[in-house]
Amino acid sequence: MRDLHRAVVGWFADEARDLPWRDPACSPWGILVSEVMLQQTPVVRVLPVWREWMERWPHPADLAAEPAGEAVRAWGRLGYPRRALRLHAAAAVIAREHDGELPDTEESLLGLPGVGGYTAAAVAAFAFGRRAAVVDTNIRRVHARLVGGEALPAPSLTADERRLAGELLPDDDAASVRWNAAVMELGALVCTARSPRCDACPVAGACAWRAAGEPPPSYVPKGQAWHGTDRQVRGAVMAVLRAASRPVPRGFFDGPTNADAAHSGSVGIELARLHALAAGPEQLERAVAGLLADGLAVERPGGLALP
DNA sequence: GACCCGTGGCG
DNA sequence: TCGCCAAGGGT
Repeated sequence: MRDLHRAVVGWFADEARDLPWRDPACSPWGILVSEVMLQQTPVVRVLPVWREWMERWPHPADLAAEPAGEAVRAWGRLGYPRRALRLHAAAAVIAREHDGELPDTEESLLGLPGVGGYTAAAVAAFAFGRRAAVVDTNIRRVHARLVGGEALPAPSLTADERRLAGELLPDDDAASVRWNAAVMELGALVCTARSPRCDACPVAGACAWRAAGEPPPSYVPKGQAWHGTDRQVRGAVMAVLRAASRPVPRGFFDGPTNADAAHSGSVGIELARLHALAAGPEQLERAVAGLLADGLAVERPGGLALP
C-alpha cells in the first residue's frame, strides 16, 4: 500500500491543477463555497463564479447580511440553485452560532445546510488538515477499478466503499489530506468515467480492472430525463427571475398570451424561452408552485421574485 | 433505496 | 444528434 500512496501522491505533485481553492491562503469559507459549487458542476464553470463570490462575500457574515435572493442571482447558471439557498443559510448559521468562523470538525460541519457526508469530510480535510475519508464520485470510481476490478462504482455509496476508503487512508493527518486530493484528481484527470487514460496512470500496473481485461460495467446507469420535464421549466422560470430587477407579474407565467414584450431585454428573452418550452399552463403552474415551496421564489406585491 | 433537483460541454 | 456526465444533498 505504501507503493500505491507514493505513486499517486507523486503523480499529484507533478500534475495537479492549479485551482484557487487549493491555494494555502484560501480561507475555510472559500473552500466550503468551492465544494458546494462543485457538487455536480464541472470545475471550469465554477471558477469565474467562485471568484465573484469570494470578492463580494469574503466572509460568511458578508453573505448572511444580504437577502438569499442575492446568493441565488449570483449563482448564475451553475445549476441546482437550491445549493445557493443552502449556502446562504449555512452562512447565517456560521455567523450566528459559530462567531463567523467555520466549524472545524466533520460532525459540526454536517450540521450546516447543504453539507452532507462528502462535503463535511472534504472541508475537514482540505480546510483544516484533518484526517477524514473523502468519498466522492471520482474516488469511488478509482477505488472500484483499482481495487474492485470493476468499471464503475455501485449506483449508490455502499458500506463496503466507506470501509475501503477508510482502510486506504494514511494514518498521518497531512499524508491523508494529500491522498484524498491526489485520488480525487486522478479520477478527474486520468481515471475518468468514459475514456480513461490508462497510459498516463501512475498505478496502471496495480489496477485490478486492467488486470481483469477491463470488463464492461455490470449495470447500465439510468440517464436522467431532461427534455420536456418540469425541471427544465423550473430552470427557465429561474432564468426569468434572475434576469428581472423587479417582481414579475404572475400573469406573465401563465402563458404566451400575455405581452412578453411588456418586458424588454433579457427578461423578455427569458420569458419567450420559457413559453416556448412549457407544455402548457398546468406545467408552468406546477413549476412555479415547486419553486415557491422550495423558497427559490417568493410572492411580492408586484408578482414573483427571488427571495 | 428511490426519486427529485439545473446546466452545458463533449464523445 | 443526443445521451452521458460533473468534487451531492435532501426527502
